[in-house]
Amino acid sequence: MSCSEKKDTAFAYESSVHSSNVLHRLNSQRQQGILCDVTVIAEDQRFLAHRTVLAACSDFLLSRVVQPCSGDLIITLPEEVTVKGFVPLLQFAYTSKLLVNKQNLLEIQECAKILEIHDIEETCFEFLKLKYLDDNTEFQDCSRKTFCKSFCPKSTIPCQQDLSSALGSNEVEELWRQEFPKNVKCTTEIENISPGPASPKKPCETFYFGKENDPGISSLCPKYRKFQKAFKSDRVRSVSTCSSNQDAPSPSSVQSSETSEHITLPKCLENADIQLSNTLKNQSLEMEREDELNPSETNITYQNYQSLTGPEEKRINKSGVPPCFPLEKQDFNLVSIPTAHQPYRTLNYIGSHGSGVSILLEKTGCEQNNNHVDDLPNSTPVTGSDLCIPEERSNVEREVAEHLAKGFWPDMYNNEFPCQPELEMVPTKDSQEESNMEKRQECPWLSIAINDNTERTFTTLNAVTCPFISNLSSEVYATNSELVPEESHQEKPQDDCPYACSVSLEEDSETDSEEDSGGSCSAKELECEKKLPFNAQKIISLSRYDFQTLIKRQNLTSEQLDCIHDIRRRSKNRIAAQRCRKRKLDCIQNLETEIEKLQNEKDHLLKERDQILTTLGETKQNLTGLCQQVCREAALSRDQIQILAKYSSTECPLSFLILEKDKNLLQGFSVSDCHKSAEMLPTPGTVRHPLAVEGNSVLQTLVPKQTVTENIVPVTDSQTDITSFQQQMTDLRTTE
DNA sequence: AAGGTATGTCATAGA
DNA sequence: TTTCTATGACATACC
Repeated sequence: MSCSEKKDTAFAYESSVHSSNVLHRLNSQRQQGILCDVTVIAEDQRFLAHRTVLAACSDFLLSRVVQPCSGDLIITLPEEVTVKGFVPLLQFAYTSKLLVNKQNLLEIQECAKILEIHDIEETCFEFLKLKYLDDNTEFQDCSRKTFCKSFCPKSTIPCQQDLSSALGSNEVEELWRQEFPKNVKCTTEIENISPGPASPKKPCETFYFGKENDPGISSLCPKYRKFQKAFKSDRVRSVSTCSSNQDAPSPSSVQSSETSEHITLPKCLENADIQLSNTLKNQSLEMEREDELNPSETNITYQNYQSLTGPEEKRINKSGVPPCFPLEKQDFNLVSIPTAHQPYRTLNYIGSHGSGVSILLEKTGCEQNNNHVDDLPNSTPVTGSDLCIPEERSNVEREVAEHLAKGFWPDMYNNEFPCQPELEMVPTKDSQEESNMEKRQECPWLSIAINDNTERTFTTLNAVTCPFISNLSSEVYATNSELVPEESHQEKPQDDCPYACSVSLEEDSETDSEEDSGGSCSAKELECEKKLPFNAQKIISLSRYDFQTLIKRQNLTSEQLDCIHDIRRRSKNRIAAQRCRKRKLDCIQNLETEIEKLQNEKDHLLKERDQILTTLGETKQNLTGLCQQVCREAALSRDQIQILAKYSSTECPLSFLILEKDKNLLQGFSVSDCHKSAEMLPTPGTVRHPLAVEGNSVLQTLVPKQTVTENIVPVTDSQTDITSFQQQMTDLRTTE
């Protein structure tokens, strides 16, 4: 929002609330007719509005408002644009919230099309239509309305005033009742909002304080614990004032105002999968801890968990990537909704680009996972500016993605046999789904990217195949993608199961590694693995609980058990070692940056020192000239000068005046002499600089205070000396 | 052949 | 107590 910079200190303040507040005020002004400069006529009703707002959201209206017009601008909308459809869109233009219900959905869609409001995803409408048509029960419970928000994803409750504007007050109340029939939390929040003008929720603002203005530096944060302390004091601090009081992990870049990322999940998601919530909580706590050590370590801000347990509202991200979709438990299960009727079947993790981490419902179809983002309007690929340190960021994002994956698909991610009835949320219904489920038994993205079967990367998640991270960042995974052989792409099933397993997984990670190690032990393990009723990858990818369950279910010999545990241990340790090494590299990179920074600082200080010495020399030269002038004008005799010099510093130019031979020196006193003098200053016992007598601040900055006070004889601190000096001068004059 | 690099594995500490 | 993770140390393969 604002950014002030002064030399090395940079402050960036980001307020996600600001834009929504501005819009809210604009909306209030519109309702009061303040500053309205256009009248829009829909059917027979007139609506005052602001040209700029309309133009900003609607291409159709933009084309109208830019036309030259004398006097008040009046836009008559086409007949097809009904009040019922236009009012929510007008609200949307001002509030970014789109109030959709079963009755107005089609009209809104039609009006949006006519008005060329592209910020509303067509797919959102399609999805909602299907929801309304296909799932009446669900609709009764949760899907009566959809609030589309985009500006402040943390604000989860639509303001009632907005609703009132779009609908009658009674209707609003009814809708609120329908929306949150029994949810106490929601009721409370509504009460907080309902009185008076819509009060935005507690601002969720993020402040970034950075000592460095260098995004690279600020984003470079070692995870390497040994060095964390060293960096702690010099790291970018990030303070989030979210209502949850959770410290937001800091941005990767102080310069970027779009570094804060939010994951917003609806309650229905939480209900559908508690594990997700717990996973997120754990991850968040972990990241908090990590952030305490490394304030700039991560740049993903977890939204307060209130949002996780928030109202069952349904929000669609205006930016084209729905941050939170009306997922119900049934929705969550990928087999519960027939393919043909389910436009969104899989969740996807989208790399952040300003709007942040988003959970995307991917279209059903045969699209490649790594392509689907491109299908979405406004889904801008991550650019380099967003990722100062891609590896670091990707690491965090990858971990988040991994956790999300675990949370979203516990059955396939952690479970050995997701098709088994006791673990199936909803029984599968058709054979195609069964085959898909079979493929989900493994996590193809949880593999090690292999380059030509020889090179390995640190990547434990395959960016190409993991639906969560496939779109994290083109840059982040560019390398990995390059490393992944083309065959891997081809091997990935191109069907509508984006996370269908890849046969290459175990071959890639396990077999290959075994081949690499090539030891007898590996051969034994391969032998052992052959005896096992499941493959090594399953052993690795299962959660602890599921793993235990699995081995309990099977009657395994002790040898088999040892083998299984060995495989699991080694595999996990292998991945841990990769992470560890990556952290080391990051740390080294950080240290190098730090060294460079300190070097620059040193150069700067040296230049400053030279400058000060130059000034000191000039000052001393001036003083010499003044001394000469005083002596000349006062016509002091040599004796008088001698007496004067006696009471002044040895380095005072007067000292030089007492000797003839010093006169030449005096005349030729140069700056370099001053430099020499200054360099001698710290020498104990020899420092008697004339400038120090007057407490020269410059000198005091050069010479430690103690040194100055101890070694420089003050001339005027003794009244006796002054009296003596005056007496001697008087005597001398009398004598003459 | 020697040295550097990448990676896997083991041992261990700590959570 | 068990499991997991991080990390130092070592071994091995490859360039």
